[in-house]
Amino acid sequence: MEFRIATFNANSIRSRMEIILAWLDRHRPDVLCVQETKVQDVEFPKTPFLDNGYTCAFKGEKKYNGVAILSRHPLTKVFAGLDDEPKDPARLIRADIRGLTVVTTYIPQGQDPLSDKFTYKLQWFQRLGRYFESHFAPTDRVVWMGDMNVAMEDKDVYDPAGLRGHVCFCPEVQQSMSKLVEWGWVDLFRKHCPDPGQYTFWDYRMNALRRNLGWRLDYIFATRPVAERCMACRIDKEPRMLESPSDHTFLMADLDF
DNA sequence: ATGGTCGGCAACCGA
Repeated sequence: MEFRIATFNANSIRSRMEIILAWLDRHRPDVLCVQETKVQDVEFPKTPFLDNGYTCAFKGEKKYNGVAILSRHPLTKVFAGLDDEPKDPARLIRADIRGLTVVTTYIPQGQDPLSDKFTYKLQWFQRLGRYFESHFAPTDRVVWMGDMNVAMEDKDVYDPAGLRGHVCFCPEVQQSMSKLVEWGWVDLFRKHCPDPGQYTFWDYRMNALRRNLGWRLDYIFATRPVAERCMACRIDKEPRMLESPSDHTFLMADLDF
């Protein structure tokens, strides 16, 4: 039985409602994870999702961050935030859905390599590693998806030489991410699509989408038992992006359960 | 060449 999962950095869920609802209607995923919802829980726009058959789990704050899981199936064991302090609850949420554990993260961007925010980003990777170790085993059925704010390889950015040293494309961050991946994650998009130049993010500021100056910052990872059951993974450029701009695309995977 | 544009939300910050 097909089980479709997807992820999307919305950069404000309220300003992307039309795009998200149209996309849900077109692809009918079982699960859609959303990052950068930028909305407090009391203001989360759950009614349109419920009306379209999607139950929601979300954890947000005013102005910044915020994550959500939309699902056509009941959600159980919903937990937000890392376990240790500072909890930073609005960057991680997880839930169990039909025997699958779904985790979504919005990893800190890091701003500048010399900033405190960059230190915080590196610490966040370590804390996330401890989170995985304490809650899951690589033999469990788990998926981890979201905006990781890392491009892992040269082929994941439009200009590797020019971008080297950027907070999303530097050795410290790539090594931190590699350590997490080594725990037992399979990058589903790379498993199915090895070609270079396939991106999920384009900077607003450079007409980057039109010029395809992109980055692959969004990922769907799965533990091996799930990855073995992944039939396809693809980036989906919602056509409405071109009329109502957004800077990330949807990324989706089809599992066979 | 050394910029630019979004979103939140009311002056800038974050990306």
